[in-house]
Amino acid sequence: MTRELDKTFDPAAIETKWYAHWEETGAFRPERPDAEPFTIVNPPPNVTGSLHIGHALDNTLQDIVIRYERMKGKDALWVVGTDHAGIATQMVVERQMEAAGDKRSNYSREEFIEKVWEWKHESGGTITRQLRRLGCSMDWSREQFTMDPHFTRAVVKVFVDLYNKGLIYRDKRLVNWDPKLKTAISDLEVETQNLNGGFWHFKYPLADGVTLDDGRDYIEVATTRPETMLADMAVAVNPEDARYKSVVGKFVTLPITGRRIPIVADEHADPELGSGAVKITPGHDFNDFEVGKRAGIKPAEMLNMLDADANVCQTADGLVPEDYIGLHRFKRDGEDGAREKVVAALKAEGLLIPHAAKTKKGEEVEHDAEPRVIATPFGDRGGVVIEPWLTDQWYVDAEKLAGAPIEAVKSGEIEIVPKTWEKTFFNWMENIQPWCVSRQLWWGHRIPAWYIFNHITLETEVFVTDSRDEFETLAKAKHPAIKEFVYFDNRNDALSYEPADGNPAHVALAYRDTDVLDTWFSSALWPFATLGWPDNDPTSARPEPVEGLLSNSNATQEEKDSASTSSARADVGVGGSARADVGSGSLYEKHYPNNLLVSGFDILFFWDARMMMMGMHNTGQIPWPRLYLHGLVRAADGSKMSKSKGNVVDPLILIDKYGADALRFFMAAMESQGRDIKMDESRVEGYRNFATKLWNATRFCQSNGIGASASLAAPEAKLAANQWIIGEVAQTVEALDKAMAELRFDAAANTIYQFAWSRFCDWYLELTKPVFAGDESSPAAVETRAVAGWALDQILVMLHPFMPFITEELWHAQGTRPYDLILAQWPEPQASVSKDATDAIDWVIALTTATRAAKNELGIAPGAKLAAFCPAPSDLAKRVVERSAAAIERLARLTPVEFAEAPAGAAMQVTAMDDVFLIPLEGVVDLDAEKARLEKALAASQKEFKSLDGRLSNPAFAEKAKPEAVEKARADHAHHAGEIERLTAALARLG
RNA sequence: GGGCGCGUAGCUCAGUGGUAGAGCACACCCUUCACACGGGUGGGGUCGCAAGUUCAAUCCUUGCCGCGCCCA
Repeated sequence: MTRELDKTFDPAAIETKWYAHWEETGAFRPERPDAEPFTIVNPPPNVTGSLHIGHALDNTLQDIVIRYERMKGKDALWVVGTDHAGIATQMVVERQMEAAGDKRSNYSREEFIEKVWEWKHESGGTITRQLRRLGCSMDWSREQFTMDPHFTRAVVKVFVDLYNKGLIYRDKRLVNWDPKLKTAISDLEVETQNLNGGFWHFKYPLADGVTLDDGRDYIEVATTRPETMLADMAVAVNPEDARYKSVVGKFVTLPITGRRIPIVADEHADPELGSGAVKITPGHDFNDFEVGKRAGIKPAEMLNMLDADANVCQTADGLVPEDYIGLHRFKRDGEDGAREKVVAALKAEGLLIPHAAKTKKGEEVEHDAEPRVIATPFGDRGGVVIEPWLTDQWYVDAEKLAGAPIEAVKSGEIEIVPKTWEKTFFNWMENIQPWCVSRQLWWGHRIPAWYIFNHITLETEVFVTDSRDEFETLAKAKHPAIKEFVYFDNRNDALSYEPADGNPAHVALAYRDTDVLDTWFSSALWPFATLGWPDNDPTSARPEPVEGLLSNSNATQEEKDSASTSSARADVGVGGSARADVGSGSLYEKHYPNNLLVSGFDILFFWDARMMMMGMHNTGQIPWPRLYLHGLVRAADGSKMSKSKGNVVDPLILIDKYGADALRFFMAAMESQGRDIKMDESRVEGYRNFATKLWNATRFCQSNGIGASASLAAPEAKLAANQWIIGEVAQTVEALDKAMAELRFDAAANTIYQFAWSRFCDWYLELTKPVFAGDESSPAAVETRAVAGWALDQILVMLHPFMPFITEELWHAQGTRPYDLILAQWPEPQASVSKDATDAIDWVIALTTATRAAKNELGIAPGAKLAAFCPAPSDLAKRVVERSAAAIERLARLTPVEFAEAPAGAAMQVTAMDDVFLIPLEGVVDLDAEKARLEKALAASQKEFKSLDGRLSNPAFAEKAKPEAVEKARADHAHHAGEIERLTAALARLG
């Protein structure tokens, strides 16, 4: 029996109910040990994150795919979890401390990390709750975190392996230093902005009485960063530059510091730019670093003049005047910095070459600096100007790892959808830079490197290995004299260690590397580390239980486990919690490679490419054969959504307002490949209306005794309308399958939308009304109820991946079901439908539409029932009128329809396909209006006819065009000729 | 500067070498027994501009104009 539905559809009421039900019953991961696997890993959102519109898009698309594949019977696994977001999380916790008048440095590293974990347990689950509201059918039973113990094991193993293969190394070079967060960041985390700045020109006096060929006793250099001159180590000129050839190898006495620095020849100096001479600060500029190395300066010798906060510090040669020490690099909070002071000092010494400019009035004026737009690097998290800074960091040799992914994409082993992104991918991968993976943070995967510090030679030796015990073993093996280790927190502590009785030779001073790894380093392992790699032993592959529930469900972890696994599970785990999938020990084998990755194009390099590199290197296999990249969701005006602009659309508010189903459908319908999505709330509203339409269609069905269908196959059908709708279902499934295979989410959404509304509701249900108006136990009524119930079920199934909540609700409202819709079987089109039936319905639709249009244009009440005469009916017309008179009466409101000449007098003419109907309108109709209507139609037909005639009479067309194009043109030509004849005759009749 | 993409109805967007579509908006009609978050009908586009290829171009090629993104 059907369950009566409320008159109004309230999304909120059903969403929480069904989500909880699915999760409690383990419907997101039904046990299908023998089924073909289908796997997606969710791009792990930051644990600090909350759901924004981009997540809504990304996860909706994935959920559509996973629900679709699940309904196709696969062992569908959608891996979910969060990443530990090193910088972001540490910032959140530090900010909280700040607000409480506390700070990180009040705590030890261990204490601080403990506090971060506390925060994570209390507040880290926001986004996972929100993903549930969107209806995402992820496997929460094995939710992952990039700092889970098993994940850490994977990270350490990868680091150690790469190190041992020489693919990770420690190097002293310039890094992108964020002086606010006081950590190195990778080149990808740097965002360049164009700022208005200055270009200052200085005179650097030549030393030892040397002069240029033109007699000048100074060399002119220009810079956008005057403060760095405190650490200048050379002046470079182009070797081919005739102006400076004589002074190469001579020296300059640097102003302020008095440092004596050489003039070197280097291609980097462009004779065309400025004076052709450039100041070289190898410790603070990426280009200068290379010039410096070429000039024979070793990185260790390069002068550094800034501390971690980007305040001036003393250089190794001690030449920076005391009053500069401690100044910020440049003006900050209204206070002048080193830049301003340097410029003032040089100006005072007459060493500043002013910039001459003209005002609008043409007056000559002088400025200290030439105005210039400067491409300035900013840290994407900290938001301050990045400082190139000379430090020791860990690097991944990305170039070596990039080879295999490049090949995989070239060969098609990995398909990037849409294909246009391949070029961008290759461009980046082929020019990839070493990846700086160390971060000066406390929160994250600590680098598995131990150092032994020799307090006599002041040298350190590094051991990279997976544990402290292993380190000691390795160290002792290498240095048999070592009997004992004394551990320190960091290098400085080891350096200043002075035991009263001296340090005996058998004691090694040791410390572990204080840095942690870039969060993306661990994210790069997501496709396989989440599946238990590298622990081959299935019991040790088990994720540790997540302490503190991240879920908003009241079910405990144990309950959820038992819901999602019944028999095939491990008995006991580390920590006593049995988990889904672990028992088989084959999760990794079965689900890696994954089948698909869905991500925004904005993380193609950050994440997707790195997963390819890490996946292929560590597992020898691609992470997934297909990568789908979608665009950004933009504000309604096309601008990027950002908190600072205040134009952020909150998906949860949209869900409150229109329901999750409507939001999801919007995302799918708007997702054409390769274009960003502009937010359009009226469209979300439109899809809410679609949901309501479906709700009401179901209510109609119920009121006519139409309930759940018992058969997967289409019921037997004799009636044309029933055969027709069965055929339409088959076509819809086919189109939907094609769209899904191509990941055309928009096409898929539109296909089911059009079918449900424009076919099923607008025509099929209308066609059933005359049947139900008659004897409800007639064979026709019985058949129609069966077919209608079946067709509605097919709609619910096909729509479910897009609108899971309302479809599940209606599925159950339609009757008692053996299973939930989420686990129902996807339709398989196999109906053969007679052309007679489809022709008949097409004909009824044509007649109805034409009659309605004619009445509307002539101002005849739409409800008026009129008689119609068809003097020369086609066989089709005869058959349909005979069998479907009731439908014609109901829809076209024509009755009776007679196969006879119309009585003389005023009449309007309508055609259905090639059949002409005359509808007498004695006294009802405005003859002029009917004439105008016919003339308009005639003109349209004539225009088409003429165009086709012209084409057909061109011999080249018949000769060269494709036969089907010619055939179609001939058919259209004939049709329009007929129309012209009919319309002309009708006009003649009207006089 | 290099690369990628976009420009189609008032708006947001599909689309195809054979003469152009959807949703919303708009106009008119309809309190028809599922639904006004509805039903019906309709108006509206030299498919950015120009040239070329072709029997045929909104679609392919080139140039130009405008816009966006990425990289330097």
